[in-house]
Amino acid sequence: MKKPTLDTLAAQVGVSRQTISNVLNKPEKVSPQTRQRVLAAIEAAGYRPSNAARALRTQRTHTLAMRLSNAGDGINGAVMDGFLHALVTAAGLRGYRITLFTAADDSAELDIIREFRDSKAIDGVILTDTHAGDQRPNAIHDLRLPVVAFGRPWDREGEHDWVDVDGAAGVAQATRRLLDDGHTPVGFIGWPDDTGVGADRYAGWARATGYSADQQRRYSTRQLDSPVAGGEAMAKLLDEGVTAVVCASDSLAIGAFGRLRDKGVAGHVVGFDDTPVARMIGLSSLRQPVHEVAKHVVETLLGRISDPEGEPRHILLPPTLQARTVASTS
Amino acid sequence: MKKPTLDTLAAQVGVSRQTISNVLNKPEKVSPQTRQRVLAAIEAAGYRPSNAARALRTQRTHTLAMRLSNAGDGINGAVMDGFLHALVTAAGLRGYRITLFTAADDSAELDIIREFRDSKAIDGVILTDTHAGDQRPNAIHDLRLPVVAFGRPWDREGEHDWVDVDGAAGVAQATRRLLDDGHTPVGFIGWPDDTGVGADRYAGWARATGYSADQQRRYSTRQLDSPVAGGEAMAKLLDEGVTAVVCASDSLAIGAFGRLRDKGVAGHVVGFDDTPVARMIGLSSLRQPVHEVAKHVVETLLGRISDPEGEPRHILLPPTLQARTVASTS
DNA sequence: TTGTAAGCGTTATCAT
DNA sequence: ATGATAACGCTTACAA
Repeated sequence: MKKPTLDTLAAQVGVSRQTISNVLNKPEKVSPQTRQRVLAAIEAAGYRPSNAARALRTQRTHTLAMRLSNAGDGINGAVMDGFLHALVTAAGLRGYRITLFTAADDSAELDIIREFRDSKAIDGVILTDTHAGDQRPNAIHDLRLPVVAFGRPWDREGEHDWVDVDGAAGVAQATRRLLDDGHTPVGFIGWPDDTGVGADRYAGWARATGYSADQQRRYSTRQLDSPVAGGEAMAKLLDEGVTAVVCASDSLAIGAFGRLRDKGVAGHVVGFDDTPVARMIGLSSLRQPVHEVAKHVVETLLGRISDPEGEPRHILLPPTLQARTVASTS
Repeated sequence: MKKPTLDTLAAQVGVSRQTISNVLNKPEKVSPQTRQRVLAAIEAAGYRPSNAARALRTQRTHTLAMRLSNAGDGINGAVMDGFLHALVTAAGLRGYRITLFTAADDSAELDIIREFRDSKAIDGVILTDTHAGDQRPNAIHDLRLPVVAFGRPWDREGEHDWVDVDGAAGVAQATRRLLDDGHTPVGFIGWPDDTGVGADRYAGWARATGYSADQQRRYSTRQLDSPVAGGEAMAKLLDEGVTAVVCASDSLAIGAFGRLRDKGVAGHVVGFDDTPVARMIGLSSLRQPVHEVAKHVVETLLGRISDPEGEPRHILLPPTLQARTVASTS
C-alpha cells in the first residue's frame, strides 16, 4: 500500500536500484530484456520518481515562475488569461510546471524571484508587461537565472530573450484592409504613449496610410484607455470625415463603435486584443497569437536553461485580424 | 560567490550546521546570543534553505495544484481570474505556492493529479467548476490527497471540504432591492438547469418574490447563456409587464439590458459575476467575493493538510450587489 | 544548549 | 550490462 521507491522496486525485480534509474533516464544503457522486466514492474507498482529527490540530485526543479499581473481590470486581462493557459499547456508538454506569484510592483517581483533563486525553487522566469525603463530583465540576468520576456524592451536593445507581438504590423494590416474596402480616410485612436506599445501601434497606422504629418494629426487622436474616451475621440474624428478607425485597444474601440451606432453612421471600427467584449458585440479586432507566443516563450526559455551562454533570441509574431460583420447601424 | 549551504555557513560561524537549522525551525532551542550571531551570518550570506532538500526530508512541498479551467470564453473567466489572483496571494502569505496545469476533461485532470501525488509534487489540490455528478472530490479523497473545492457538490452531500458562494442569497438580495425600489413584478432570466448553480439562483428569486407557481412561470424564463438569448427573454418578459429583472449571468443581463434600451423602457437589470463588461456598460451585478473565497480555500486546505482526519468544513459566502446608475434610456 | 549520526530518494561515477 | 558508493542539503532523533 505504501509508495514504492527505487529501493523497494529494485528488491522486487531483483536488480539494483541503479538499473531502474537507468531504465528511466538512459534506456540505451540497459539490456532490452531487463528493460522490459523493469518497465513492467514500474507499471504494475505505479512507481514515479520523487520530485524532491530528483531535484536535490540534479539541481533542476522543472518549474518556471511567472508573476500573475495585477488582477483584472479585466478588459486587458483577457489576453493574459489566454496566454497563461497556453503557457501552462506548452510547459506541461515539455515536462515543466508553472508556479505563480503576485507582487505589488517590479521591485517586489524581483525580491520574490531572488528568493526563488536562492532557495533553488525554479529553473527560470517568464516576464510579462515589460515597459520602458524596465529593470527586471537585466536584474534577473544578473542573478544568472534564465529569463524570457513576453514583450520587447522598449528603450535600449535587449540582451535578454524575448517574444513579442508586432502591434505595428497588425494595425497596418487592419488599416490596409479598411482602405481596400474603400474607407477613406482611415483614422486611428490611440494612447498618449511615446515610447511603448502605443507608439508602436500608431506607427503601423502611419505606415499603412502614408499620411502626411498634417493628415496624421487630423485623422488620429490619443486618449486614455476607456470606452468613454474612445467615444469622444470618434466624435472628433467624425467631424473630420473619418468613418473607419483602427483603435489601440478594444476598450477604446467599444466607445468608438457605440458612438458610430448612436450617430447612425455606417462605418467600421477595429479594436485590439479581441477581448470577450469584442466578440460579444461583434466588433472586429486584432487578436494576439498568444498560443504561438506561449510556445515560443517555453522553447526559448528551455533553450536558455540548457545553454545559458547562447545568443539572445528575439521573436516577433504578427497579430491576426478577426473581421466581424458589424451591424454598425442598428 | 557560490550558493551558501548549511555546512558552509556553519563553518563560517563556527557552529554545527544543526544549530543553524534550529535557528530557522526551532529558534527557542538556541541561546539568544548564538541565535543573533547565526541570523547575522544568514543575512550576510543571503542564505536560504534549499527547497528540494527540505521537501525530500519533510515530505512536504509547500505546493498546491489547481487546474486552469478551459480558457476564456472569457465572460465567465473573469471570476476565475480574480479568484486565481486572490488564491495565489493568500497561499503566498502562508508560504505556499500554486502550480497550475491544464486538462481536457475531468478524467484527464484526475490523471494529472494522480501523477502529482505519486511523484510527491504537491501537498494538496484546489478544485473548481464543480458540477452534478462530479467524481473528482471523492476520487482525490481516495488518493489520500488533501482537497478543497470552490463550489458545492450539487448532488449528494459532500464529505469533502468546500467553499462556495451563496447564489440564492445574492439573487434574493438583488430581487428585494428591486422590489423595494418599487419595481413590480420583478422577473428572472436564468438557465435551463435543474440541479446546479442555475437552480440555486432561481430559488433565490422565487424565495424573495414569494410568487405563486403560476406567477413564477409568467415572470421567469430559462435560456442558454448568451446575450442574444437574454434579449429575447427580456422581450418576452416585457410583454408580461416586467421591467426589472435579475439574471443568472452578466451574459444574459447584457442582452436584457440592450433590449430595454432599444425599446426605450426605463427599467433595471441586475447581472451576475460583475464581469468587466458589466462594469464597462454600467450594469448592476452581483459580485462573487472571490477574495474571501480564496482566503477560506487556503485556510481550509492547509487545515486539512495538517489534520487529514478532521471534520469536513463547508463554507458559504454571500455575493454583494454592485448597484450602478444605469442609463437604461439612452 | 550544542554536536553527531542517520536517512529522505535520486543520479553520477566508478568498478566489476 | 549491471552493481556498489558517494553525494545532493536538509531535519529529526539522540547523545554529549
